[in-house]
Amino acid sequence: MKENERKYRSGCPVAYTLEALGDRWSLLLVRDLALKGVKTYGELLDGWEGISTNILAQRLKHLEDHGIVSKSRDPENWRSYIYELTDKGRDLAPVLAELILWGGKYDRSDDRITETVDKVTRDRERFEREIRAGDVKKPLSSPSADE
Amino acid sequence: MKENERKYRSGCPVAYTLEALGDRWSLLLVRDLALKGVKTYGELLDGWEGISTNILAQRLKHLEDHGIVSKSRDPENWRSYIYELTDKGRDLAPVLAELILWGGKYDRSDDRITETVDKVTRDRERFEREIRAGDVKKPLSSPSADE
DNA sequence: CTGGATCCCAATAGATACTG
DNA sequence: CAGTATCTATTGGGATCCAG
Repeated sequence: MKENERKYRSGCPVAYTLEALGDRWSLLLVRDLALKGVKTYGELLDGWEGISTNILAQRLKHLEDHGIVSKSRDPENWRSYIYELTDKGRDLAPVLAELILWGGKYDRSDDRITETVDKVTRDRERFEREIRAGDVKKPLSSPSADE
Repeated sequence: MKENERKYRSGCPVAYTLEALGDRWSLLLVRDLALKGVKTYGELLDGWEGISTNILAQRLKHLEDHGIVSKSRDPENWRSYIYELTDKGRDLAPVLAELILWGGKYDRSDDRITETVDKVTRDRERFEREIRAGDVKKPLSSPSADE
């Protein structure tokens, strides 16, 4: 099946972007791949708000098809796969930064949010550089402590 | 009904943002309200990629609930409504800019895209300022010529 | 054991027709 | 013009099953 590529010939770059990322999960996956040390299917499965297995597989495939995520064997654990952002995926760093800043500006409901936003605000250059370098461990936002 | 506010307590500003805007239409509507001179239900209906009436109504309500869009009577035409971005909505200008730049970088399939992207790249300050000022007519991207 | 496919079913998105 | 009503299609959750 062809995903949802129907319309969107549009001539608008926003439409193109939303075709690739305009659903409730894709950007959250990109966030986790970019900002947390997360790399495997299993790590992506828990981690946070609870995506189900079929949706995760489907979204990963979708992101792969769009050249945003790459999939390879884990050299240290052959039975596992590694999902990573491609260059194209890492180029989403500024988008992530803006999403964080906007969300942070209007949702101060949680101390962790304040903290994350402050970090991006204070050193946005570094934030984007780290994502692009792809060598982030856990630079920002560690939602590990979920209830 | 309560939309989809179930999860997303998350403590992550990205999740907050995506709860408000993480679907295929919301950001396109924001784009049209921000970048084109579009203000009414009817104008939003056509214009581009073809949203259906119930979805448009639903998304507008959703954006209103999230304080991104405001609705008021058109003083010059009492039988019509005016939809406008609120301050919160206009604060999405940097997000839009990044979506345009990313989309434009990877989709050069259309001359109009190149054109739009070039404009944002060349004078991003002005782009964001105009959106925030709310006095844009048709500053960027005029997809008027759809087939 | 990890990464996924499949099935079932609930909930949401969406097209079309119709209404105040 | 600005929506609702109705109906269909797609998405998504959760459990289970299956392959390497």
